[in-house]
Parts: sequence; structure tokens; C-alpha cells
Amino acid sequence: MIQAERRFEILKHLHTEGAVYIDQLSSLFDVSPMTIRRDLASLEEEGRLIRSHGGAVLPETLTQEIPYQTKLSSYTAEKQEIARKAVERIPEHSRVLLDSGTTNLEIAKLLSKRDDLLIVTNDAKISMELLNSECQVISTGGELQRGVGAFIGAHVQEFLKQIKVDIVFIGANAVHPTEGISTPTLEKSYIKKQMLKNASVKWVVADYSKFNKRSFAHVCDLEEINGIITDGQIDSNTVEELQKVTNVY
Amino acid sequence: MIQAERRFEILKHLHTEGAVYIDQLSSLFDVSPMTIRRDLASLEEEGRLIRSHGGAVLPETLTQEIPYQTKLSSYTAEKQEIARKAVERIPEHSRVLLDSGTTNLEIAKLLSKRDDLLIVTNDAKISMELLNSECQVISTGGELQRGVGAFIGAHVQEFLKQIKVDIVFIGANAVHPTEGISTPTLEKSYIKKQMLKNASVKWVVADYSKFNKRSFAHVCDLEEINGIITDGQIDSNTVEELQKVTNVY
DNA sequence: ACTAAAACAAACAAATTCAAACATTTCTTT
DNA sequence: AAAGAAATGTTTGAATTTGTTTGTTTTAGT
Repeated sequence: MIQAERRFEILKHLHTEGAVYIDQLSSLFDVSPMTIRRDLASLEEEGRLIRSHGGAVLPETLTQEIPYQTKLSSYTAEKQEIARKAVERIPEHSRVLLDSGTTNLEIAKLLSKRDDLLIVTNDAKISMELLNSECQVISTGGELQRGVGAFIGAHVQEFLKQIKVDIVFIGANAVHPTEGISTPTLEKSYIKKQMLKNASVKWVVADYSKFNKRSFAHVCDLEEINGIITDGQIDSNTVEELQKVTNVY
Repeated sequence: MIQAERRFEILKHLHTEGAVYIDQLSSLFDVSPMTIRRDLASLEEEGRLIRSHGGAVLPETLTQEIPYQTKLSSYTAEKQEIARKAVERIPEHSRVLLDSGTTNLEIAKLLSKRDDLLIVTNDAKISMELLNSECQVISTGGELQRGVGAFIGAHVQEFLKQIKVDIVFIGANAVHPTEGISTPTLEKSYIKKQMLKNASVKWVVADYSKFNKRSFAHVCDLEEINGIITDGQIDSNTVEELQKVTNVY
């Protein structure tokens, strides 16, 4: 066994075991510990492992996926509750469209093991969240809204026109019993409208702080959607009001 | 047995065993070790193996779809050096296209304050890196390559056809003086080709470990690009060889 | 905080491998 | 058949790898 071969084996070992030990490698390859040390030093220089007393481990960047700082959003607990309810409504082998927003990000976090799903999203953070997941992920691309992580612009429109999905989860800034769903910018309302157009089942996700509000740009009426998924803190009068025109979960 | 035949057998051996040894080959073909050395040297030139004291091993580019994870943090120092050189070559108010890859990710990290730039990329990680930056960011979108963070698929092609940029930075898995730039999958080679087509200035970024190698799918010849940006560890003979056909920085 | 055991790395030594230069053989071409 | 080119072998000093020794540093237990 030659040097390059041994070093390659060390890396292989490291990747399967997560860590390697000098005395273990030394007896495995029947070479002196000093030789292994030199191997590890060289591999560390290449950035392929991190040395530590007695052995080496994988560099952090390899083991953990970067939890891309998902800026602490408000009402996280509520959004997680909504997300749990939402994933129950995703049948196997669905094609799912996830609108941008933190509630949908929570949904994405629960989907990483669902290898039966195809997920389309216009949210960069959701893409990253699913980078190491089992599902197939498609991003719309487009102009990145700074800070937010949503893709916007005409390109998103064009992209969405080209696809059909089974389920869409739309985020909402404002939900009103008679005025329906609205959002602060025209731009986003166009995108959400297009999303609703090409989905068979349409859900709106919104925590209790979004209800009985109206925003600038109208997205859709409540009759057009299959239902609203929200959290337990929503006021019961509001639920009653809403249930006249749509389902509330 | 003639030279070409023997060299072919050496490669066959290498592919089945993963490694070959000079004394083993020497007695197998009944030639002197020096002859085997010359064979290995020649095959290494062609990028078909990596020599090591006493023998040779397969280049990693061929052994596997490198679990990108290992590539992730390899040669980070070199990539940072390359990134520093690269950003010097970005004039104000440029429209920049960043190919997927860790070297370009390092470039992106250096661009966050450049509010004069428009950056287009097919790498989800680069998008995220620039999420809180000053520059305008556009993502191609497309099918997310799991683990890697690159967007691939026909959509990326279509998107790239629609845009023109001032500068492109292409990542390379393999750079060879006569064979040019190549990459492990056809898919990626198409994308890189399209990127080169619509850029005025074309740079290839590659750390020293990528040189004198050939991979599966050809991307472009060295004459077609404005230059290669690499790190200081590159061997001076290689530089000399490359400078016959392109610029090396 | 102190101490003993283990791990480490610098320096040197031995063995092996390498490659340049030259010699020899084999193959091609005329 | 002779000359030239290409491939291979041989010699030899240099370079690389590995192991060993030795003193230092780190770790872990009391």
C-alpha cells in the first residue's frame, strides 16, 4: 500500500466513522504512528479533516448543515403549530408549491425526510433548508429580495406559469372575512395569484395575528381556497365568521 | 507487448484495483521499473492517474461522484486567495455571473459590500450568502442538486440564454493544458458552456489541485477564455505550459 | 493545581524510490 | 542493409518516505 492509497483510505474511514484514531490507523495499515501523523497533517493542510489529539474528525462544514440563520421570526411557536397541521394535509407523492415566508419555512423543516415529495418554492431560505433533505426541490429563481429571501420579479411569474402542482401553501399578511387575502405589495400579489391558479388544492397559512386585517394588494377571496390553516390562539368569533365562506383548521 | 498496450493494461489494472505498484507492474509486464515510471508519468500528464511514491492511484475526479461534502471545505485557504484575486478583476457596476462551486462562494463572501454590482448565480448557497449583502442578486432557479446547492436542469439553460453579463467566473473540476476545461457531468458542462457564451469577459477559477487533470465532459478550450485565476501553490511548469494558450493569474 | 501517562513533533537515520544521463536494444524508413 | 527514431535498460546521485529517538506538549486523573 502506497501513501496516496493509504491517505485515501483514511478519508474513507473518516467519512464512514466520523472520526479516526491514530493507533487504530497505525495498526490497520501497519505503519508507525508518526507516519499516520504525517498523513493527517497533510490532509489537514488540504482542509479535508481537522486534527485532534489522538486522531482526527471531519471539518464542521462537512458534518453539520449550515442552519442558515433563519432570523428569529415572531410567533414561531404558532407557526410551528400551523406547520404540523399543514404537513398532515400533504398526501404521498404530492407536488407541493411553497410560497415564501416563515410559516412555510417551518413547513419545509418538517418535510426533510419526505422523499416522496416534489417541492417548488420561491423562497431562498426554504431551498437551503431542504438542501440536505430527501425531497426533490425546485427553485423558481428570480430577483432576490434582500434580507427577506424571497424571489420576486417577472421571472417568477413566468416560471410559475409553466408548472402545475397538487397543493399550494400561500402565506398571507392579512386575512379578512369579507375582503379575503391581501398583501403589502402588488408584486407579491401577482405571484400569489399565479400560484393559486396552477394548484389543485389551495391552502392559506396564517397565524392569529394576521386576521381581520386588510393590506394593500388583493390576492384572492376566501371562497377560492380550500381552507385556512392557523393556530389555536385565533379568536373563536373570527373562526365562526370565516367558516361562513371557507374551512378553518 | 507494446507501449500503448501496456499502458492500457495499467489503466485497466488501476480501475479494478484502485491502485497500482511499480514493482508489481514491473514484474507483471517484465520490464524495468524505469519503464513503468515513464508510463505512469505519461499517464499522469494525461490526467488519468495520480502518481505516488511506489505506484499510482485513481484521480478522485474519476473514483466517484465526490460526495460534494468532502469537496466543500477542501483547499479553503487557496480558494480564498483565488477569490481575493478574482474580485480585483471586477470593475464597478459590472453584471457578474457566478457559476456554482465553493471557490465562487468565497468570491461572493467578498462582494457583500459592493452595492454597484448585479450578481447572477445558479448556486443556492451563493444566493444565501448574498442575502444580506448590498448587491442586487438574481438566482437562476431550477432543480436543486441535493447536498451540493447547485441549480441544474433545462430551466437553468433557458434562464441563462436570456441574459448577458459583463463577467463570468466559471468553476472547473479539471484544467488541462491541451484538453482545456472539463467537468464530471454532461449536465454541468452544458450550463458552463451557456455561461461562457453570454459573457464578455470569461474567467476560470481553479485551485492548484485541479490542474493537469481531465474529467468526463469537455467545457471549453483554454483559448476561449480570458484567463485562469489560481493560487500560489500551482507548479511553475504547469503555469508555463498554460501560458502558451491563455493567461494565468 | 499538580502529576503521570499519553500523544506529539523535531531531528536524524535507513531504506526505498525517483529521475537524469547515458547506453543499449528494437523498430522504421529509405 | 544503414541510418535514424523510439523505446527500454542501467547507472548513479538526489529526493522521498518511513521509522526511531528524544525532548516537549497535551490530556486526564487525583
